[in-house]
Amino acid sequence: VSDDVLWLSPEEELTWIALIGVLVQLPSAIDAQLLRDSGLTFFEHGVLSSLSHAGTEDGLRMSDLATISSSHLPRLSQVITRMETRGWVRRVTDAADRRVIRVVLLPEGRRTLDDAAAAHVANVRRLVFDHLSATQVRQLRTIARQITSAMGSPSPLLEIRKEQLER
Amino acid sequence: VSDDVLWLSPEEELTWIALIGVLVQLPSAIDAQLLRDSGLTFFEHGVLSSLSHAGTEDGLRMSDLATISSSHLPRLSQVITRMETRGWVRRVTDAADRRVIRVVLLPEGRRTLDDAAAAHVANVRRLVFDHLSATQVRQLRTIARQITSAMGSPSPLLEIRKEQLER
DNA sequence: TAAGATTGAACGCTCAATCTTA
DNA sequence: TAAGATTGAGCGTTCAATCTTA
Repeated sequence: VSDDVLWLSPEEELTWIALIGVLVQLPSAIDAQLLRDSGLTFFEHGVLSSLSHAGTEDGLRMSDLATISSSHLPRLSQVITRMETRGWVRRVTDAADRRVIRVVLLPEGRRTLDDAAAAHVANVRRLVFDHLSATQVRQLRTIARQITSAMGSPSPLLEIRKEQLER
Repeated sequence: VSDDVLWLSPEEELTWIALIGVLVQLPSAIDAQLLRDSGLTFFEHGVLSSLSHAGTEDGLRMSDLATISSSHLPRLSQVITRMETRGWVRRVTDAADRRVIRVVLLPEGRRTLDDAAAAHVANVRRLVFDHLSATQVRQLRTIARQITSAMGSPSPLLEIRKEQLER
């Protein structure tokens, strides 16, 4: 067969095609707005956001931050270096275990995140939630969780964030 | 406020967090399998797949292929160059309008796509459809279409493909 | 003058190799 | 010997500038 997705049912294939559209276009659209309005990558935004939700003054370990960001240490290390030169975060060697580096959010980083917030949220709303009913929002959450929970270890901080919101 | 997504409702924010997980992790997982097993990018796979569904011997115009791939000409041009050196596709100058380049799928490209098919489909199934009910598959399709149809012009070939399947 | 496509430089990501501390 | 983190080379993407034909 020359059709690569013939072995999905027609129902499934149509869904897969529609999903690819979201996977490809939505991140670009989010990235573009953040970059244009705030000089911030979607990924960098996620890092700042994670740090801001950490709920501790000690920051987060590089390896934890990597897990939370669904990324790996080499990538994170380079990104943190960039963010450090911009004065958004600081690297601190952990006193207890000197192999560990903690990343701390600096006031300038928090300010960047805050300044980006309004336009970012407006964009997410415009791109996603404006087009979904309350029921669909619930459906999408369930579906997304079922997909990701099978893929990898759920990130620790995500769980914290969920608890914060579900309370 | 320091919380960038405070202006979504808790319902929406939880959904957004879950969706980010899919947006970040799913493309990586698809890419990784294709690259490992077939030396193919998700994007390259999409290009080959689009060409194979074109239903014509004349191939597709670069600009159409760019639209279909949710991409832009500079990126596509570089990717096509790579694929040309691998013997997967060929560039043909359009006789009617010599500004236009048509990209034609070569037998070797079709073979690559075919060889990649089984493992790719198995992976998509394992990552996505194994975890969803038939109802959820339908829900996801509707949701994905609502999101993308608001984002940009729907790609022409996608519409063709939908017609082929919905018939 | 505009449409279609390509080029080259700058930038970000990936991954294996390396460094440091436990 | 292993865990945490960084580095550097190779590769892909982005975007403005450029080239070619209409």
